[in-house]
Amino acid sequence: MGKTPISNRIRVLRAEHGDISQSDLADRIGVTRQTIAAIEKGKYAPSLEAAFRIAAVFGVSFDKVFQYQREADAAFLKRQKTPVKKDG
Amino acid sequence: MGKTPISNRIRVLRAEHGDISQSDLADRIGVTRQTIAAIEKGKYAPSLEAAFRIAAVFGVSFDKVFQYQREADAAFLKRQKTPVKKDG
DNA sequence: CCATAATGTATATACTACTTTACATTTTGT
DNA sequence: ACAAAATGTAAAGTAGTATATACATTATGG
Repeated sequence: MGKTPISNRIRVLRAEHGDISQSDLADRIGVTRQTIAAIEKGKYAPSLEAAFRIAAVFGVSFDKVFQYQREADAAFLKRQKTPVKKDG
Repeated sequence: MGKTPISNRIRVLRAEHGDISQSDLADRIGVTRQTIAAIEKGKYAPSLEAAFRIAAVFGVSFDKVFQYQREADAAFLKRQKTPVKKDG
């Protein structure tokens, strides 16, 4: 899909949780160090699975790690102005 | 990564929100009908971006749509028993 | 009943996440 | 200052997510 409108707080979470290194985090979630580096730098967004694993490692909810920038998602806003109402 | 330990409630959300079709949902989030079908059937997990867009279409929080089955993620559990403590 | 919409599924193709290897630069501790 | 750890980054290849086209089966409504 398009350029990612998703931000993350991985770097600060690493700092808060005993200064765990990119390498350590990578090992814990089962990816390489380069993958963590790329995600942190916003080169690309992680897979859903990797994303959930990261949140699990820190023991925090998903949204404490990843934030969807709806306003930054121009391609989406063009199609979708308001949510679909429950039974609307 | 491995076989997806992620479940979703897309089908029920489509039903609850005015019986929106796979096709409609696909158009709204900017993917094809086949992609929605594949995700619903668990053939593969969506990208983070597609996942966030789906939640946005229904106007619900992320976790109302996608659930991470930690216990079903054997490859992860093998590495990671407990979360990293905040400053531990 | 019949037409149309909705869904299931498959193949080939494209794009994106991730790996491996490798090396350079920066940070940290002593 | 120096060594070791941590981080940046790049190129080439693998794997997983999404597309386009196509056709079959299952609802749904008139």
